[in-house]
Amino acid sequence: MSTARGARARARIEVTAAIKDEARRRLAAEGAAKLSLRAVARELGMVSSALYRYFPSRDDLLTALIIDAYDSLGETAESAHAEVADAGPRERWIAVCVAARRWALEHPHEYALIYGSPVPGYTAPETTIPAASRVGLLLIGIVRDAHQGQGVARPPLPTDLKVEAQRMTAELAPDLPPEVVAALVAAWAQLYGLIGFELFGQFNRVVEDRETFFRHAADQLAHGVGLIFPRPTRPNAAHGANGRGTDSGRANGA
Amino acid sequence: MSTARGARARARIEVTAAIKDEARRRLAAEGAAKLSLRAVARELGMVSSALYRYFPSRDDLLTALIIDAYDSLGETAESAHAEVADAGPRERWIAVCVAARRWALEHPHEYALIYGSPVPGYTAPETTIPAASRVGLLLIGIVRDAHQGQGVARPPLPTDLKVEAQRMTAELAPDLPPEVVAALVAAWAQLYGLIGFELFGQFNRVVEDRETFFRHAADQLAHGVGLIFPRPTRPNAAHGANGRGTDSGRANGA
DNA sequence: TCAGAAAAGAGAGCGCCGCTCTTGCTTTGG
DNA sequence: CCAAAGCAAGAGCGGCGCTCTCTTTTCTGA
Repeated sequence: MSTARGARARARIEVTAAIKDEARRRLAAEGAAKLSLRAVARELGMVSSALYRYFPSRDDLLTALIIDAYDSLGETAESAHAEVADAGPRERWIAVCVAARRWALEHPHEYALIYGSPVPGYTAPETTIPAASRVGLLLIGIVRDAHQGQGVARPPLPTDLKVEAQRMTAELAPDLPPEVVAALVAAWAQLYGLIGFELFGQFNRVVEDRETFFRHAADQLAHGVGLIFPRPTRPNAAHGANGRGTDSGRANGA
Repeated sequence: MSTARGARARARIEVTAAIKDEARRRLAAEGAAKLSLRAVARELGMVSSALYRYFPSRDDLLTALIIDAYDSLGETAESAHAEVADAGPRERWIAVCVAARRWALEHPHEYALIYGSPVPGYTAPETTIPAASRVGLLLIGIVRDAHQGQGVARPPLPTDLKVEAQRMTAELAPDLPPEVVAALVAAWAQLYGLIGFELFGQFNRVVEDRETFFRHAADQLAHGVGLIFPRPTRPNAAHGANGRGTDSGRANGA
């Protein structure tokens, strides 16, 4: 498997990894548009044509980087989630959102690669799907847990969305109510709108304290998916004792 | 001014326009990454070096296209808004959102240019700011009208966001309450998250009936900014105050 | 009016790019 | 042990952004 039979096979794995590492370094430093096979090869002391033995084209190398980026983001989100696994849905939801934002700010070019405009004429191959789903699955899981604890509520859907919402539900989370799934998918997209706007400069003369703004917006997203936030067990937590001052009006539903 | 003094000046205007037109054509056909000055020049029957008399670099040409794209989007949104100018805030809000989405679907590469990842190492010059603000101003205007009719309400802000929200309010819409402005900015970003996810394929095996889904999501965004949708012409709508099945918890506030 | 300034086009060229093809060398497996 | 397969290297093709030089055309002001 991984320790394949010959020295040749091992070398191939090592060289492939070295290429990806160097490419990732250059991607982080200069962005996808300036990522050139020739520069990677140069840095690795090999001739550019040799590199084609490992990645048949620049797009294939980019695809590998895309998958890695999805995985890196997914791992970051998952470990952030694990750290608050025992907390309530609200904390967990926000932890995942905040982790995604932080990852994006730390890896802007990788983020742009996966959630910005797709490169040239390029359409992502199906290989990327599992890696791309990790954050989404995390969010679904949080809502699912909340739902099993009766902590999710959403108003009924308009009739024209019912069919589609049921379809999405069957596909994504058959155990959740369609109203919740529809709201979840929207929140998922909106989360990346918030991150993207900050990252790509649309907030430039608009939002200054972006961390605070984002936490609040993520909190509102949680409301949007119908997560209910009961006053945190302590009846007398009016001032400051509250997780982080990010409360807002009550969300209640049917 | 526009008809400047000589034939030379007139020619310059015409050639500049021809270059932009051809560039826009190629941008729409192949995307920003494949837009090359040489190809544009070739198509126009001029030699590539001559083109540099009009645009000192590829990035400058792209900047011109960016401004045009913002203007095109802004115009589309504004005319869509004008068509429902007499309707309620909800219809107007949705009309603007739907128009933005439609424009994006019709001009994917232009959309990617302005709201996707910024090209190469490129940061948008300040020239683009006015053009970029048009849709945002439209949304602010809708909410402002609703507010003057007492049709906007939001729960109070968490304390840690108050300062920033007041700053944003002073900058963007001093006549609106800070809670509304904060929600508006978030909704603005979220709108483009929804559009971008559809456009860039993130909805691919997730959402099928995207038009319906989007309308619903845009409706929810309107709720998010605190737009209240009174039951049409019914005066006493204290309790079940929802237009269709699309209400979410009560929004109430100052 | 007419010479000099300014603007514009044309061409050659530099260094980069993705990618291909051919040529030899090394490892591998029957 | 030897043929097949894997691999590095080099040369080369066409395309790119951009610069520089040279010539022609147009504009301007004394």
